[in-house]
Amino acid sequence: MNAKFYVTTPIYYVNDAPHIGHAYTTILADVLARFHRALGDDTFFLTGVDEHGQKVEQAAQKRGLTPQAHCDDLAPRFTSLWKKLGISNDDFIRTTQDRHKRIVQMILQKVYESGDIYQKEYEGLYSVAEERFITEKEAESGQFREVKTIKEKNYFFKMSKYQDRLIKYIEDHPNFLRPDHRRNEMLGFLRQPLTDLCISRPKARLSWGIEIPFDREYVTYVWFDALINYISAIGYGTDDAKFKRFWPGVHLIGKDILTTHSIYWTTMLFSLDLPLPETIFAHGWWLMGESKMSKSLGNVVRPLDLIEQHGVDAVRYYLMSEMILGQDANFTPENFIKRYNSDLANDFGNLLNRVSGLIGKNHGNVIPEAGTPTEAEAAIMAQGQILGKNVQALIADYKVDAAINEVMNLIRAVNKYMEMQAPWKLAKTDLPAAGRVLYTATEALRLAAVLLKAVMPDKAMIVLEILGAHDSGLTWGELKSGVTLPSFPPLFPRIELEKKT
RNA sequence: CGCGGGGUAGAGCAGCCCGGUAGCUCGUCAGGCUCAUAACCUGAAGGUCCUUGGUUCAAAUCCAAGCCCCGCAACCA
Repeated sequence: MNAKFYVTTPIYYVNDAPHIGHAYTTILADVLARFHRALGDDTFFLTGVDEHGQKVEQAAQKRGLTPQAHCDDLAPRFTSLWKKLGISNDDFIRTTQDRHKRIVQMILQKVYESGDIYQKEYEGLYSVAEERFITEKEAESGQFREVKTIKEKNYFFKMSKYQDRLIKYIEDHPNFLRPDHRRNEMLGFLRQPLTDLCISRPKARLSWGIEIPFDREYVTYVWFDALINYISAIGYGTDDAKFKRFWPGVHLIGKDILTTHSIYWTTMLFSLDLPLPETIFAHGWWLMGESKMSKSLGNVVRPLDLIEQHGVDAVRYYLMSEMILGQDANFTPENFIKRYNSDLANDFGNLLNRVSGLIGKNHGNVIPEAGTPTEAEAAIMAQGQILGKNVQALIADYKVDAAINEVMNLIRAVNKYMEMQAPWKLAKTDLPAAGRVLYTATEALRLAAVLLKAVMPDKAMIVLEILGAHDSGLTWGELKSGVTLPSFPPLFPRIELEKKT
């Protein structure tokens, strides 16, 4: 029986156009989803956008649009980018959709009736300029103008009630919060008493949100709204069968929203009496050179520029192989080019080229017979045979970079093997032996392509089609002898470095 | 003394849990090959494994103290 796999990205806030960070998380989710689909798992991949809240309202105002019109304009920027990035999401949720709003209101009502929401007067420091409450520390920093103490009635969610249960849950489930250091971070955070979460905003202050069903004077706080997307999209409250089929799932998030997910969301789920997510995985950030990517520094990388220059798959490959999941990574154009050239052009693409060239020259363009393996073939075969299992295990453990490296190790080994066996020499004295070498090398390439399908869907498929093996699997030897190879342009043309001026 | 993570060749990382010749990718240098996208292969140079002290026959690995960097610290993607 196959397992199920439900993976989500955060729903992205639509106050600005998507950047490399959004693209990264989404590609990561896509790669995992594609891997699991290939394994035959019942897979569901959700992404979407978060459209309520103050910043959206303000961004709309600036453009002279209604918030809804602003959202309708921005949401397609995400969907069209995902299309260009080859994202295979099964659904795309927008929090302004009725299907979502209805469920959020239903949940608010339910939690209210269960007694986990109460009203209280809240007093705190409020920055009129920023239109939000700030902490004392922030006030001391002097970065906020027009700070004053205001009192306001608001609704609160009894997060504190679930603190002990949450601590115990995290301690008992080592795979719940990952990587480990984030888990420790949250356990440390939970050592201090939790306060309850303010989940309302008076309409006078913010109107762009989901109305609280039991008090029309308020809308709900964006996080209480947004987090629910993970279950509203898969049928919570409307399609029980679907919901039970996929929940709980894996949430991929950036480290910036760890607290909201591991504390707010989980306590909400406790209150709803639902199982907690299987895993919340917080990945790191892409740093641009030495500094964090930020609009004010003008170093925001737009994924589209890269795709246009080097192709989607190269970008996907770079992002997936360069970042060790959970740690920050450095994004520089030099780095990108280095990795592209060394892994994709020199190792992978060039191997395909030399192998197909030799098959063309000495074997009439037809994939030769496998022959009887010698020790040299046996070594490559052995590596190839366990590769699938190794990669699967690494993917299951969210070690995408290591999984990719495992595949590249086979390619490197085959380049070595080619050098040792020298089929271009062998062909002159022992044509079947040369054929045996080329079959082995080609089969390794096929296997690598099958495993890289999740990361580079287009390029991997091109390779498989060239080899006449588009629907082949992970078993060594599936490559068919006798297939005629078409001619094809270099798979990954080298990027020539422009000289710096 | 808030909590947590980390400091290993020029760069990025693995090894540390379960002590025993310090490894991978990129870069540099030399050589080889010439099937290939000036690519591929081999070899070399390059390390006080942050510091100090301890345990041990033996420490990057365990213990202690210190120095430095980075996250988190509540309503803020």
